Amino acid sequence: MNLDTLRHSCSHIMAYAVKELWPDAKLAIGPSIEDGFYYDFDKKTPFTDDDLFKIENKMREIIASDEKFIREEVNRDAAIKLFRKLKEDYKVELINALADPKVTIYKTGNKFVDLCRGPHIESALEIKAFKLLSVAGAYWHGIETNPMLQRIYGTAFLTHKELEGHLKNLEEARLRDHRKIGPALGLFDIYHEEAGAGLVFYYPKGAILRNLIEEYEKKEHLKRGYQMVTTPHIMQSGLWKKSGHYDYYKDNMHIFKIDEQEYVLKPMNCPGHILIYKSQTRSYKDLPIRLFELGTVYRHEKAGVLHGLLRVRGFTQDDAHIFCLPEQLREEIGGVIDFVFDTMKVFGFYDWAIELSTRPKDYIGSEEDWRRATEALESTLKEKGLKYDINEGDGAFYGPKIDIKLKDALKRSWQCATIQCDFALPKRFGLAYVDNEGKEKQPIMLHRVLLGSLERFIGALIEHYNADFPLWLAPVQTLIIPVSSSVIEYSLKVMSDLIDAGLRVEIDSSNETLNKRIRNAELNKIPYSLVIGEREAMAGTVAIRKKGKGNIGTVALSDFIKQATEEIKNKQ
RNA sequence: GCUGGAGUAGCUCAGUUGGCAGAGCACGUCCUUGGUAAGGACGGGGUCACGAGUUCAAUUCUCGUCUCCAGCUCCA
Repeated sequence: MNLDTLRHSCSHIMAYAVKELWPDAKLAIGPSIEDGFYYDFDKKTPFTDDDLFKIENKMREIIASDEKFIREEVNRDAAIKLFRKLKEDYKVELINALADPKVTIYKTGNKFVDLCRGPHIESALEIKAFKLLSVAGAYWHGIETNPMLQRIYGTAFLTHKELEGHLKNLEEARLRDHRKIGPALGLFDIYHEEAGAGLVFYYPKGAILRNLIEEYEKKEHLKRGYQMVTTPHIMQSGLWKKSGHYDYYKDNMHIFKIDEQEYVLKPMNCPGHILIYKSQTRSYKDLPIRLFELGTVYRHEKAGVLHGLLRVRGFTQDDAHIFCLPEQLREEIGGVIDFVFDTMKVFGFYDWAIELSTRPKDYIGSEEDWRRATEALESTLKEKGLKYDINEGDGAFYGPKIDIKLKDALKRSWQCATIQCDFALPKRFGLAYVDNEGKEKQPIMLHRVLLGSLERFIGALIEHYNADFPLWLAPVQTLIIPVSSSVIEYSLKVMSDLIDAGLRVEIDSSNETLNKRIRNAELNKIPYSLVIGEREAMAGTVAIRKKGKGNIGTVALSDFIKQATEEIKNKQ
């Protein structure tokens, strides 16, 4: 049996149950989705959690009564008449939008009828394992100005075992939620009420993690021919008017005045890099020029969209702009794609999905430029033999883009890298280089980020690893646990040797039992604990305890240092 | 921004049908000097998110604001 069909049928049974319980509720749509299904209803009073139980019970009754799904083809006018009689206004609207003279309807038993293309299962009895999960608001047709409906989400599987597995996965995802474990492990927090929503504070351990990521990126960018720059956090609004951002995103920008002159807190790094490009006459021999900045930007995101580290109001992008000749374009795009993949692997991500987003409804620049830009991105993807989906109309206002979404350990996707091809801003800002005949030409500009926002990437990293970071990224790599105060001296010597070897190390000589301190080390997700007692002090050794693995043996201190530094070097 | 739910100690949560605010963990002091996942005793800690209103009395009821959660819309 097809899982989508089962879920779709399950959504019909849910709608059937809702109509039985609340005959006045109007039906909107109810498709199957990636992990289940939903159905949208227009109902005056809100559904409560209690109502979900009632609906589930009613669904079980319907399923037990072995109701059959019956497909019928009817004339449009007859269908309109039918749904008008049932007072299903939304269904009437849907049929009116259909072009075919015939429409299909599905009856479930002799009480419930729905406009539906199908297919469906034969009998409700085939539904063995389902669960309703949540209620939320959703706009009719997904359009913000339309009335808001109530959406009930649910899921269904072929077997109870699979359903249990799915619910367990949801629970696992909840347990490793970065919003929970981040503050708990002393990585970061967001002081919503005092400092403001969507603004991140990195604690010492989180700052170490962030700095490690930044250091890796700086080194790697310099290696690959990028030049680092730094640009101001505030710039006059004229720049943003010229770039077009002012027109498109004014409501999401922080605009204020200094001495009667309007300024903008930067929401993007591009204009800054453009000014640096324009600072001197560029020759074709200078290109490509790759300007890189860990650029902190602020955007006035709507209150309802903020979410942990994933959507914040102040964040830092690993942002670069590449100014190149037309004939260099594909190679530059290819270079960025390679750079993205190499970086992802270093941080433990080996699975991703690629999307090519094309021209949106609102855009700047000529259609010809858009065609060339899209072609450049697409042909590079093809050249590299990469699979991708087209995301029609989802490009930036100034150019098409390639998005690379990471898949984490729980198969969830995270938007991080993006590569955007832009002919429009170079034109608007009058960017130029002098070609080999001494003539001024316009360079092409690539906007790109690898990790995207450091905040979001760190959120993804925390959930991907469940904060069990590889040794090179662990904020505290080694914890020394002296068995008793008599071995403090040797323990401090071990600590200073480890620090000298470049390891991040802490000592726990608190007045707690050995067991308690080991437990704390485990809960704090410290990769290695070194238990040191009289035996070790006498022999100049350390007893190594690996997180999650327990005691893995006693070795000479120098051997542990060698082994750990090797592990760090290899970024294992 | 929209729909619905929620906000009690640093954290996880009880509780008050309107009448002195509770536990566990964490924190502090003391005892305990422990060999691989929670030793013991005592103690400090609260504008019950914030601001108004009703009331003899509001953490509790009403209204407003802020913030969070599940989604929707948006994401340069």
